[in-house]
Amino acid sequence: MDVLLGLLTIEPMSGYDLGLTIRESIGHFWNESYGQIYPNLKKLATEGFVTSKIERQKGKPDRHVYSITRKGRERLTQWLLVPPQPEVPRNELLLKLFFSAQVTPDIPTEYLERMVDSERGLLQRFQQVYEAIASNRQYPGTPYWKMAARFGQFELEAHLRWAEETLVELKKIAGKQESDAVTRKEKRHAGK
Amino acid sequence: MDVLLGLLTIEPMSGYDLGLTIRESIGHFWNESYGQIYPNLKKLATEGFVTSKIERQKGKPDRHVYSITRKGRERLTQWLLVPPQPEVPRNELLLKLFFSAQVTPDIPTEYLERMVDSERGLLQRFQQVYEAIASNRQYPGTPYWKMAARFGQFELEAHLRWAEETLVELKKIAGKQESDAVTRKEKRHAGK
DNA sequence: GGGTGCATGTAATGGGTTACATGATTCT
DNA sequence: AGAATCATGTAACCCATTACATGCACCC
Repeated sequence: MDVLLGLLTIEPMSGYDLGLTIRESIGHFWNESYGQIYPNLKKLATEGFVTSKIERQKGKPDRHVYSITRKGRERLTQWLLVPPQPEVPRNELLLKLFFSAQVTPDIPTEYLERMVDSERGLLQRFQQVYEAIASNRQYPGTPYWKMAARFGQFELEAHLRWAEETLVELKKIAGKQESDAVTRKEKRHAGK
Repeated sequence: MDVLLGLLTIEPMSGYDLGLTIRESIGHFWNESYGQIYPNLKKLATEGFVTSKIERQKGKPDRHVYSITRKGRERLTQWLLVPPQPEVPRNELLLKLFFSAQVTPDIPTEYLERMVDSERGLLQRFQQVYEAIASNRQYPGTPYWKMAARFGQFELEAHLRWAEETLVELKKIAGKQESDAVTRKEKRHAGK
């Protein structure tokens, strides 16, 4: 809801544009699906926080371009003055890792490797996003955008360091289980 | 749902106990409210994944103690074999910081200081939790519990380093706005 | 006397995702 | 020929939190 208002302070946009912008510029800390964006824009419009004008296009559906109103800016400010609530964490990877004594260590190992792959890619894309923001000096928002981007960098780097350490631990566990299996086998051969 | 199954592999527990355990041992990466725990336990029971027995108490309501069944363990394993989905991030602090050009820099500064306070406390509690797990050597889950705890440490430390850096940036912005205000004042005094 | 902890549970409400529908254009 | 992109929107559904209800015991 208020994200939409915030993004519309940058420039007037359609719901579709808002979706794209969210995905590719604040996607690492916030998300909103189209099933949410369109109804919310309508609601914001009926309450006078945004206005819309229709741009006709050939071959494509009309674009509904929304602009924030003075009233909308006031609402945004009010929202910014409310201290952010501590979020409810939900990390499925960690949850599954926590219970991984119930399966063999190669299962969580695979999950961590996947995570490393995807987060390494993200980190690279981040560096680029950061440069792009930094060169975009004119806008008053840029210092804050940089801060948010740096947060992503710090967090991703921390995750990667953790994953490195943890993969070593997992390898140790796997090795130990193998040697245990051998020991058991030897015991059996020795006649119990 | 599956968290409950996972925790019941450690020991049989009541819904109330599960709530407490979640809060104080996996609360940093997963949460579940009582409004979810009780109905889910019932559902798990009707589907044969857990059994319950009632412990009568004097002065207090009866405890419904749940135990995981063989079928429940199978379900847990199946769940652990499903690769974790990448989560949808939702960080309200970052979102507000991102739009903070709309307010004065002391607003996000206050939010960051709050965050530093609470996360510093968490980090300390974490170190203790980690020690507690480490001394609890006998249980097969302990290596995995340590890994999950270390994740929290890494992330919190990253947040704190980021907050430190960001608070400096915010101070710079605040300083610049003040000196700008002075300059404007001087200009006015100099006769426009 | 009033708050907190123990212990269970339901109902209302809200938030959000997914799937579906439509339809022209452009790329493979 | 079929997939993807542009562009909007709705409806079904799932999940989760919050608030409410109950009631005894203990502590300040």
